Amino acid sequence: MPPKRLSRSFFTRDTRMVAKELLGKLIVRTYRDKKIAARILETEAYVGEDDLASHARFGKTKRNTIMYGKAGHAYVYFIYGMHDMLNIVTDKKDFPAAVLIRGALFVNGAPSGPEAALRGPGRLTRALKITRALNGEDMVNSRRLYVADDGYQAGKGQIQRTPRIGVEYAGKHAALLWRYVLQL
DNA sequence: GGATCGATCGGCT
DNA sequence: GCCGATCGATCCG
Repeated sequence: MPPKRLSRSFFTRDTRMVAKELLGKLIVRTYRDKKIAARILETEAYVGEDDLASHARFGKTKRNTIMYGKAGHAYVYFIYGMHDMLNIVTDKKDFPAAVLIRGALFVNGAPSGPEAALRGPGRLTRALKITRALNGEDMVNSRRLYVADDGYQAGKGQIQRTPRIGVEYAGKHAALLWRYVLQL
């Protein structure tokens, strides 16, 4: 089937459900009039102010304000002095939650290079030309960045859950199985 | 104002 | 497996 853009209602749901169902969907980036699409293989859920791994753990700040807004917007932040991270805001307005996109696989319009270029959240944004300039982008309406469903259906047993990466500081939330990985 | 550290990556030991 | 890069957000005083 032809790729169909995901709507607001897809994102305005429980974050872990969205994180899981984003697996296999296409992230579509239009850059310099060229469309690049990649199948999402890895996501993580960040849920509410109580989640000690989330940027929202200190409450609403200048950086994380977008997480408190309407679902379907991009939350792109800069970290470690060199990486931009792509998240998609989820759940209801005023409840801070998002899904971090950690890995994908080119399906067309691929620049030259190995598929490994999209493994890891920092490599993914670099390959797809995603920076803080896209922070706040409404992916439900944007031409530059959105998510589409081309009918790919993950089979049972293709999805793994693991603890989230790089959040060892998060106490009891470090061990939660809120990372989702799709095995193609 | 100053110190700390991070939702990472790549290179080297 | 460890470490440096690199800088802005956040916290503490």
